[in-house]
Amino acid sequence: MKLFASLGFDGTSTKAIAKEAGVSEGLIFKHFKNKEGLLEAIINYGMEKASVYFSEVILISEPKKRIKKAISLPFTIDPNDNQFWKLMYALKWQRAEYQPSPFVLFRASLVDAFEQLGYDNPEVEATLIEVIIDGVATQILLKNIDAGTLLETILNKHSLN
Amino acid sequence: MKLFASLGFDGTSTKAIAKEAGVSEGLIFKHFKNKEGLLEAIINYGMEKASVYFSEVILISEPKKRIKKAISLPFTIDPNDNQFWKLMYALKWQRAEYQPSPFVLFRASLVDAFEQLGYDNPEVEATLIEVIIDGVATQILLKNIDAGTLLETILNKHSLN
DNA sequence: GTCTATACCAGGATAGAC
DNA sequence: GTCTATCCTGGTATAGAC
Repeated sequence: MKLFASLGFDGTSTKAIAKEAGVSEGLIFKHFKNKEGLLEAIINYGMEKASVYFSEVILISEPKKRIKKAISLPFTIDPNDNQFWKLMYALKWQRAEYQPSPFVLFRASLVDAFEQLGYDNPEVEATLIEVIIDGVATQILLKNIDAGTLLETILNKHSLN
Repeated sequence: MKLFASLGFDGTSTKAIAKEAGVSEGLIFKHFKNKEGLLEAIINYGMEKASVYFSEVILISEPKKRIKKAISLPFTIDPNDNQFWKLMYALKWQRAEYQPSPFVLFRASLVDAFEQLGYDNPEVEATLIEVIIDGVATQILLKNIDAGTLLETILNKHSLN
C-alpha cells in the first residue's frame, strides 16, 4: 500500500514490494496470482474499512446532522489510513472506470438529506458537499494542512453550526 | 498528453506514444532526450497556458471580484485543455515534490484579498477557496458534472453575489 | 508456506542509414 | 528530421525444491 501510494501502481516493481515486505518475489504471485490481484486485495481491504465510515453517515436520520457528519469525514481520517486514501485518490485519476458502490449510496443519502430540508436543488447541494470532501481530502493528504479552523469555517458558510 | 493523462506516466510506453503520434519511437528520443524530457515539455507547455489564467485573477484589484474570479476558474476550463489538467492532477498524487510556482503566487493573492476584506482568518479562507477549486476540478474533469448552477450555489454560500 | 532459480517479454534507449 | 534495427536492463511471472 505504501509503495503503490507513493510510486503508483506501474511505478512499483514486484521486486520492491517483496523487499519491503521481507519476503521472496515468488511468494507474492503464489498468494495473489499477479500484481493486479495484489492491488485488488489492498483495495478490498481498504474499502471494507471505508464502508464503516460511510455507514456512520448514512444511518444518521436527522438531515442536518447527517450533512455535518459527511463534511467532517475527511477531517477525521486516521493517519494510519493515509496511505490507503492517497492510493484511492491516485487511482481515481488513473482508472476512470473505478467507482466503488459505497460512494454511490453515500451520495444518495446526501441528496435525501437536502430534500428533507426543502432545498431548491438537492442534487447540486449534494455535489457541493462532494466537492468539499474531495477538496479537503486533497489538502489534508497532500499538504498536511492545519485543519483546525477549516471545518468550522465550512460549517459556518453552510449554516450547519 | 492524452496517453499520460489516461494511463499515467509509467503506464504509458514510448512505443504507444510513437504509435499514437504516428512517428517512429527513435524520433521521440532524438527530440526529447528521454521519456522524462517529453513529460517536462508537456508540463511546460501547459503551465504557460495556465499562467495566463492565474494572472487574470491576480491582476484584479477589487478583492471580492478577485475571489469570485478565482472560484470561477475551474468552471471555465477549455475542454481542449481537459487532458492537460487531468495529467496535472494525476501527477499531483504521484509526485509529491511537484508544486509549480504559479500556484504559490495564486494562493498569496487570495490571502491578500481576504485580508483586505477584513476577514478573521485570511489563511483559512484562502485554503477553503483552494479546497473548492480542487474539488470542483475533480468533479468536472472526472465526472463531467453539469456545472451550471453549482457555481452560483458556491458564490451564494460565500456571499459573493 | 516459503525460497531459489530462471524464463520470457516489454520497456527505454542508442546507432546508423537515408 | 525521420526511420529501422537492435541492445540491454529490468519487469512480471513460473517451476520446482525444501
